[in-house]
Amino acid sequence: MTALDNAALRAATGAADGEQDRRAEIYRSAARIFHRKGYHATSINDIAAAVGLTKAGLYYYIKGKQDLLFAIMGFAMDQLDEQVIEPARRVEDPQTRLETIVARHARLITQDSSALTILVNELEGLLPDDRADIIGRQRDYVDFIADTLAALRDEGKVLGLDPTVGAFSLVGMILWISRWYRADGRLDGDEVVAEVTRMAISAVLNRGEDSNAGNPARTGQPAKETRE
Amino acid sequence: MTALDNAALRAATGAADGEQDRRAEIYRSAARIFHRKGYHATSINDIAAAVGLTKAGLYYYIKGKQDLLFAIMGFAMDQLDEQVIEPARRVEDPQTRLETIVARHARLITQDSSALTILVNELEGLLPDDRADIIGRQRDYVDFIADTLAALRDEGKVLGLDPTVGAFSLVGMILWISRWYRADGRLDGDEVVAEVTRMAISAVLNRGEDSNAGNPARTGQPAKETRE
DNA sequence: GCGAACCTACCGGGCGGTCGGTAGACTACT
DNA sequence: AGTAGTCTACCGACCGCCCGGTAGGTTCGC
Repeated sequence: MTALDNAALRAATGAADGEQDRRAEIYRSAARIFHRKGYHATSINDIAAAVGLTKAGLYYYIKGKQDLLFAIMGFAMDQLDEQVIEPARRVEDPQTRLETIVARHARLITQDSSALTILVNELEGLLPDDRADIIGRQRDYVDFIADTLAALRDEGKVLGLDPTVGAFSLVGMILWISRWYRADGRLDGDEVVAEVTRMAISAVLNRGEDSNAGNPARTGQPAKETRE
Repeated sequence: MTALDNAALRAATGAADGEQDRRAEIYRSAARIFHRKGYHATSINDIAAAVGLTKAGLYYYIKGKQDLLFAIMGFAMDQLDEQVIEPARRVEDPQTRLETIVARHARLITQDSSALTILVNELEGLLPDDRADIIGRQRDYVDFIADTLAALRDEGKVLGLDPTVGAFSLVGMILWISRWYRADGRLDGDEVVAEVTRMAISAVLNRGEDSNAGNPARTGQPAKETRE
C-alpha cells in the first residue's frame, strides 16, 4: 500500500513483484518532478519520460494525475506518521518530545524533501475529498505539537505563548528548510537539523531561570560532527 | 510605476488617469487569484472575468501572463523594501532592528498576504531573467537578516547560531503565517504579530542574561565556517 | 495462446495569445 | 454647426499548441 518504498524490496522478495517496484519508481520520480516544477507545471509526459515510458505506458500504472498526487501525499503523511509522530508519541517528557518532533521532521526534510514538500505546496491540486483527508491529517499533526506546547506550559516552562501560534511557527520553520537547504551546500544536514532544533526549543521556552535550563538533552539521533 | 497603488489616487487627481487605476485593479485581482489557486492553475480568462473583461480586453493592459506575474512580484518586493527593509535599516541596535524586521514583515502578511506569498511560491513561473532578478532581491533580504544576527553575535547576545540558518528559519516562520492566519479567526493580527516576534527574538538570543552566560559547551559548535 | 507490459495514434478541450474590428469620446477643420 | 478623422478601450472569433486521457493494438515471457 505505501508506495515509494525502498527498492531493496525487490531484492528481498527475489523479484517476485516487479510491478510494485516500477510503481514505486514512478511515484518517486513524480515526487521529484512535482517538487521541482510544481504539480500544475508538470505534465504526464514529463513523468513518463523520466521513467522511460510513453504517456500511455505510464497509464498502465497510474489512474490519473490527481490520483498520483494523492498517492504521493498519502505516502508523505505516512512517512511523517511513522518517523515523526509515532516515535514522538512514545516520549513522555514534553520538552524531549518537542525536540524529537522537530529533529526528526527536520531530518526527514534534509534527507529527501520532495514528498514532504509537495504535501504542503500542492494541496489545491487534489480533489475535494482527497484534500479533506490530507488536511485532516495535517491538522492532527499541528494539534499534536500544540498539545505538547500546552503540556510544557503546564510545567511552567513556557509562558504566555499561544500553543497554536507556537505550533504553526515551528512547523513553518521546519518546512522552510526544504527551500534553502542543499545537500551539497556549506552546511551538512546534521548541523542544520541540530541548529534548527535548538532554535525551535529556544523559541518556545522561557528565557533563563527554570528547571533544566541548561543543556537540552540532545535528541534521539546523535547528529553533529559527522565531519571534520 | 509601482502599480497596485491605492484607488484614492483617482479621487485625488480628479479621474485624470483611469488607466493606471484599471491596471492597478487588474494586478490586485490577479494577485488574489494567483494566491488562492496558484499561478499555473489560474487562466488568463479567470483574471479577465474577475475584472469584468474578456481575455482580449485584458491584453490591452498586460503584455502576457508571465509579465503579470513578474509585475506582481516586483510590487511585493517593493513593498518589502519600503515597509520592512528601509525602516529597519535605520535602526541601529541589532536586537531592535531584528524586532523591527520580524514585526513589520509579519504585519504585512497579516494585512494582505497575496503578493508577498506569490513572491515565494511562484518563482518557477517566471522567465529566467526575471527569476534571477527576484531571487537576487530575496537573497539581499536574507543577507540583511543574517548580518543583523551576526551583529548580535558580535555583541555576545547570540552564541553558536549560524547566521544563515538563523535568518532562513526566521523567514520561514514569518512566511508560513500566510498559510494559517485568517483575519476572521480566533486571534487578531496584532496578537499574532506580537507572538511571532517574541518567538523569533527568543529563538536566536541566548538563554539567560548576557554574553557567556548560557552553556558554551554544546551551543558553541562554530559550524566550520567555510565561507568568510 | 494468454496475460502482463508496453506502444502508436488519436481525441476533445482549454490554454496563452492575436487579429480585425468598433462604439464612443474627443479633436480639427470648414 | 456639421462632419471627418483619431484615439482609447474594449470585444468576438480565431489560431496553434499541448494537455490529460483513451482505444486498440503489438511484443514477449510463460
